[in-house]
Amino acid sequence: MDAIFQGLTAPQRQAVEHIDGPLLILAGPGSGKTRVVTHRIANMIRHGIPAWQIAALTFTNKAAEEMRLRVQALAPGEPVWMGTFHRFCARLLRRYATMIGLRENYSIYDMADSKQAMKRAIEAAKVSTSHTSPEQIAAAISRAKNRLVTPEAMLGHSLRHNEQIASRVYPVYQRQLLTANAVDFDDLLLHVATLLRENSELRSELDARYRYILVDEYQDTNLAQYAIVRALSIDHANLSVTGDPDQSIYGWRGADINNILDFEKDYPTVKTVRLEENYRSTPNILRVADQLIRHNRKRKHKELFTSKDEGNPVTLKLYEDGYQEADDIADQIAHGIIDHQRRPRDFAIFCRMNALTRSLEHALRRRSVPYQIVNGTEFYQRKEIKDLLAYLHLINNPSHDVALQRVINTPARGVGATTIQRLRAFADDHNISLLEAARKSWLIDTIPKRSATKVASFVALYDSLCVKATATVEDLLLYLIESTKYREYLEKSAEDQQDNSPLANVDELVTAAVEFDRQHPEDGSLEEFLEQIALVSSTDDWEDNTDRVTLMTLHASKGLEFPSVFIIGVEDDLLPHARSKESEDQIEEERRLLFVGITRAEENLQLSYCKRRLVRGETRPVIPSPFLIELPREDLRHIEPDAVADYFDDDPYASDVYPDSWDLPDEPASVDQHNEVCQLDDEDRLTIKKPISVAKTLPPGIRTAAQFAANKITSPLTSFRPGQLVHHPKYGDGTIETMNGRGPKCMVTVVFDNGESKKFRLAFAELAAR
DNA sequence: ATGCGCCAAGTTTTT
DNA sequence: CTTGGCGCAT
Repeated sequence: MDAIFQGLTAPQRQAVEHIDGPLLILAGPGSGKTRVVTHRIANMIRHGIPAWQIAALTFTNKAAEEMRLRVQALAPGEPVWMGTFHRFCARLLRRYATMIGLRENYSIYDMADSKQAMKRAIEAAKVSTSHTSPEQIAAAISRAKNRLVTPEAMLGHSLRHNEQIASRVYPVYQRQLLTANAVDFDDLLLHVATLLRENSELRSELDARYRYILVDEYQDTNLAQYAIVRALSIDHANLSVTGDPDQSIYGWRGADINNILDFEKDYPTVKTVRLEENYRSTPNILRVADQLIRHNRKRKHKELFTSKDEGNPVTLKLYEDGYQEADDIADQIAHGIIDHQRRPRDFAIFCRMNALTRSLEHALRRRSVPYQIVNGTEFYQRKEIKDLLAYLHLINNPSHDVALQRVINTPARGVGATTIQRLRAFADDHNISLLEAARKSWLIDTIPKRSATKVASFVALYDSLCVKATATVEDLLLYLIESTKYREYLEKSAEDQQDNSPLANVDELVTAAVEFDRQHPEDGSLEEFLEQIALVSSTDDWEDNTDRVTLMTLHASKGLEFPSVFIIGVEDDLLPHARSKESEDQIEEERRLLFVGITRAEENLQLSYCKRRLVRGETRPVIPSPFLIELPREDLRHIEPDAVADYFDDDPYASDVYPDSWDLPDEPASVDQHNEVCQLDDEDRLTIKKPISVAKTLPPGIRTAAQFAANKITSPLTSFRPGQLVHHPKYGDGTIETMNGRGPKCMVTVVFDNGESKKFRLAFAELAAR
């Protein structure tokens, strides 16, 4: 057989062969999903489908690039459109901008920009922020946009106080964005979805244009994305989506896991292919991942399997503190490189928060181990870069109010806060942009003449920059640095120039411009340069062909793989993050996050946690992650056994510490109530019979309630709750009907499959989750 | 208008 | 330990 079908398994082949009609590929981690998708594209082209009718939508540029590379190898020179959802929308919006009241040179606000814009809108809407914050308002508006809720609709539907406030700001914010000829990230999707909904001719035109649509990471799509994809697949329902519900980790961003769970309902004629064989990880790693994810209730079970050799056991390690953790991991990596011919690139360290990479960074640097921190947007957040980009933005889009406010007085030229305030008031009154207001500063009676002169000199500077607007980005950038005396400004203001000097960053931006010009010799435009920067994602700067240890967040790790993986800070309030413990859904998402991290590992995996951790400047005691007790103990290699025993060994007679959330999964888990001491009464003690021994009669990794009770730390938030399917050695399978009480006193009523109903004390019943 | 310094707050994940 | 916001002195 030829290159397209060579070496494919039966299910993979089924997916590749599918051409017309809806297709759902449920692809477990490491199941060769990208391979299937790229081969399928090649196969479609070979069957005569014009490449330009195919659009493949991904979540990161990195993923799109990877896909492009592999399609190129199979079908050279074919113009298949591949890119992120946001880029796809940005591109459509350029063409149809006028239909929604924008011009085609509109700007994309990044998060900092929209935060500024939001503050201004809050001010203009005259709402009180006493019981809320700009962030919360922004979040509420973002949520609304992701769910395609218009300002009018939000006004009617808002129930909660927060949303009430937000719904008053929303229309103002949108109007101001429109005057600024700008959109935020959510708008890119929202506007395109609206466009498709309200324009049936355009919709059918685009449906026909993009006849074949492929969506990657479908489990992470939100309603807006769903609507877009759906609208483009009505006349030509050749929609194929790939994803894994167990890897859905963007719920907080509006992603709706039901999009993938209900795909078969939306497209009844769908062909579903399941890719369950794993080609990445050892059985040891896979078992740990599988046992963990089994604790999620909202999911479709998948049978993960591999034909790889057993490999090394997964390590669970306890450290005294974060420094010891960092030092030991750095030692292990250095050791692996020196003694075992490992390459730095073989190692990756994942964490829940970017802040946790600090200590690792130091530890690796002290040992001269090369590393890269994947935190893509960091560079573009630096003040000096934002300043220069703001100039470029303003040149490209004179209405970009956020940019104008940033640069009108940097470097300082005598335009102060009050003058800006007055310009803004004038602009708001006349519904014009700040730059237009600035041009009329002489006519604004609140602005004194001498201030108006300063403003005028800025406008003159601006106009002189605009003359160069059509030059290469490099020339424009150099010209603007020159005429604003930006270097001098930096040299004067920054004395503490350390290893990361602002001037070096400026040079790096120039380099980026040179690179852009080189890649776009003809079509390169300022607009495109700015768009590219606006839509970079955090994983985009991860270089796979550089020989460095990778440090990144668990979120950023999705889609990648490494021979050796360390996951640090597997601790309560960190891995289920303190802010993600409010609902069962959130806990399940956190569990998926750990699942994603675990399944990145090919050969070696270490999970670690500490006794103490430095957080917010002070050392705090740490509670291990409740997820740890969900892992199959017999498959893990514990290191630091004495210390681990403190947490895991069974001594049911000891006074115990339970989290308050033991049996209250639907209530917010309270952080400060872990100290409730529970005393067991005599009757209960008599019923205890070596709880741990029960485990031996059960499948590996399944914990009984008695074991949960025996463990000193525990929070089986999802394991035992009403509706949970359980198994009892004597009575068989059943379902938990009710739960009363908390901690060791919790009583459960179980209805067994034979119709019988029994009451148990959860802590000592030999019940297992199934 | 600028610039410094203090205090307070708040820290998830990201297109 | 960091950032951001505000107030005071120049």
